[in-house]
Amino acid sequence: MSLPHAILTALLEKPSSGLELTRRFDKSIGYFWSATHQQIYRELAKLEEGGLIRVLPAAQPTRGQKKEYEVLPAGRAELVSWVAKTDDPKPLRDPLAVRIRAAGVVGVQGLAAELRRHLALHQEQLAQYLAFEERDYPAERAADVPAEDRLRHLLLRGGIDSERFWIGWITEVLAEVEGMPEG
Amino acid sequence: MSLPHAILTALLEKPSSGLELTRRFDKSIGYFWSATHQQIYRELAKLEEGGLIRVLPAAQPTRGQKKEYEVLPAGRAELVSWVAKTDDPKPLRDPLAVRIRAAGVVGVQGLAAELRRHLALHQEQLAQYLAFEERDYPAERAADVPAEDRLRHLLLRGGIDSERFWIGWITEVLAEVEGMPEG
DNA sequence: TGGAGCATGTAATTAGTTACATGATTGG
DNA sequence: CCAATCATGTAACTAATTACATGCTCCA
Repeated sequence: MSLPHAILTALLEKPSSGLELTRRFDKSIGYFWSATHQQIYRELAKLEEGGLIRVLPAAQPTRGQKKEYEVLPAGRAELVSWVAKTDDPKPLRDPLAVRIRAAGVVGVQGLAAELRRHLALHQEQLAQYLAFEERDYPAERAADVPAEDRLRHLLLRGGIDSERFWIGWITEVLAEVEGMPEG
Repeated sequence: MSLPHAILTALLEKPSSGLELTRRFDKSIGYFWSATHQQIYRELAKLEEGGLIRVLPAAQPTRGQKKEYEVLPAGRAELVSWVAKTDDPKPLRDPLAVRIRAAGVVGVQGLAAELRRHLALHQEQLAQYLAFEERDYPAERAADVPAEDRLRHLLLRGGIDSERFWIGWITEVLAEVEGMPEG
């Protein structure tokens, strides 16, 4: 149940419309949580019904018109209490690994190409994250950076490290697979 | 759509009943794909209906009795063709990261404890994977190990590296969070 | 005035989770 | 014979994905 809380967090940083949220999820929040606009609209409706957010009173628009939401005190309280909750880490669930394992049993035809494709995608993603880091967190001095920014930087670091993990691992697998007969 | 293919792979290695598959998913295949027995039974029924697997003719049992499945030629063919398919890497989706980000906005009360708990869980998991590695792949010489085993070892290495990534990252975040006021 | 793009939404489907129900086997 | 355990399964629900529908705004 992270989506509603991700939305509350984003709205606290800045009141937004559904589509604006979708765009922000494609960027910074998207390092570690993705959502489509359909999911977001559905969730906004639920949060509003639950009294955790409201439409900015400025305009009560109709369909097709922009609709900005802000967080109500109950929404903030809910987020505070959620931060302190516990939740076990979800076990890994990686389709590429299933494919590799299957290849071990029925043969590796076609697998190398897919591994190279994933490798390129992860390298691209890594380059983008590194560019974000350079742009947004240039050589910071620990003491004078606000807590919020330091945590955001650490999340980006997490994205970077995770891409490096994938690149390292896929490279190893690819080296092995390239030495195997395709037939 | 990885679950049916994970099941086909497991059944090719060894014909099994639903519960046996569940146990095997808790072990080796579970490094990278988890499934509950309910999911597995549902999927077995679908695969049987689709003509990809069949109940071992030895016994056609009733409810409560063990029921072993094996893969039919059509099932193997399906798996071969699936191995060569492409599928984009799914974007990361990590609830703990959402929680950290939320904490940046509403305060870090309670977060350090949760980070420590996750750290301990990942360390435990890493220790277990390392023990598996020592037990199952002791100092292998590349040349004389069959391809299937080498790929299985690489999957375990992936699990190990991924746990190390989590441990490293959470440790960094924890150090930062411990320096922040809880109020 | 009509098409491109912005914006909000519905509907249908699939995948995964949680809770529960039931039968069979075995050991004390 | 009965409790524990093994084993298979149903039902209800939640989350996520995919495809589609509709309305508004602006500008060529």
